[in-house]
Amino acid sequence: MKIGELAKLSGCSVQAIRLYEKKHLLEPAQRSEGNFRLYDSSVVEQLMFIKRCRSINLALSEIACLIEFKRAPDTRCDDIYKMIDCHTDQVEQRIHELENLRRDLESLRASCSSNRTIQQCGILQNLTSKD
Amino acid sequence: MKIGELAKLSGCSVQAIRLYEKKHLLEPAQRSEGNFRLYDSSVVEQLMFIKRCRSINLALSEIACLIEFKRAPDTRCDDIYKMIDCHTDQVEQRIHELENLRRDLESLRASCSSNRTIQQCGILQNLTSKD
DNA sequence: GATTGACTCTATAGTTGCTATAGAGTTTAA
DNA sequence: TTAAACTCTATAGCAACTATAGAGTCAATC
Repeated sequence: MKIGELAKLSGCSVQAIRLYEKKHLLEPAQRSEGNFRLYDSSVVEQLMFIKRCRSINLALSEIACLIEFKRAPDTRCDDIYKMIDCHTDQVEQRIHELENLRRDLESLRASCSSNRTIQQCGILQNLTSKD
Repeated sequence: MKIGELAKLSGCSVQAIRLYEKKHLLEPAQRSEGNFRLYDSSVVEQLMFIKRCRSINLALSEIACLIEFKRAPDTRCDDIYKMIDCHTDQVEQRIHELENLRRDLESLRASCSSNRTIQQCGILQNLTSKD
C-alpha cells in the first residue's frame, strides 16, 4: 500500500509517517518505480505502537530507544521501567507546578470584580507591583 | 544603562530582552552613537511586569495585549479577568489530563517487575498490543 | 597608539512534534 | 490527453527562548 492508505489505516498523518521514518522510528520504506513509498500491513502495527507510546508522552527519541530494545529480546528490561518511572516523576512534578499555578491564578482573579476600569483593575495592580 | 546591566537588574537574559523588544513588549530602545541599546531604570519595572505575567504562563502576545490595555486606563477591565479565567480553565484541564496520564503510567509500570528480559517485559507487551 | 578583554550588534540555527505550504513529478480514470 | 488525486522533497511555521557566528564598540592597559 502507499502512504495515504497507511495513514488512513493507522490514524497517523502522512507527514507524521514521513517524519517517523526520518527519525528512525520506521525503517526506510521500499519504493515504487515512481519513487512512492510502499508498505505492507505490518507497518500499521508499528504505527499503533508509536501512537500508544506518544499517548503516554514518550518522546520520539525514547520511542526509537524502545524499538532498539526490542531488537535484543534477551537483555534485561530494567531500562524500560526506569524510563517509565522517570516519566511518572516528571508528570507528578508538572502536576504540582500546575496546581500551584492554579492557586495563583485564583487568588489573582479574586483581586478584581465587575464594573471596574483598567486603572482600578486589581489583577493589573497585582501584576504590576506584587512585591 | 546598557542591555547587560538591565539584564542583571531584571533577571532577564540579554537575548530575552531583545526578543521582548522585537515582539513589542518593550518600546524600541534609544541607541548610543555606537548603536548600543540604552535604557533608564523604568524599564526594570516593565521587565518585572513581564516576568510576573510569564510566571503565570501568559503568552508574550497576551502580555502585549495587557500592555496595550494599560494605555486606556478608563475602559472596562472585563477582558482582563476573562483572560485570567480562560487560563485557569486551561490549567485545570491540563491537570486532569496529566492525572489521567499518571494513572496510565502507574498501571503500565505495575505490569512489569525486576529480573525480566525485554521479551518478557510487561510494559513493552502492553504498548505493543494493548486492546 | 596599539592591543586586549569585555561588551554589544544582527542574523541564524536549534529545541519538539508535528502542520502546512510550494513546486514538481506520478498514477489512474474518463 | 487531460484532469484529478495522489505522491515526492524541501522549507517555514509554531513558542519562547538559548546558543552560536562574525562583526563592531568601548575602556583600560602596556
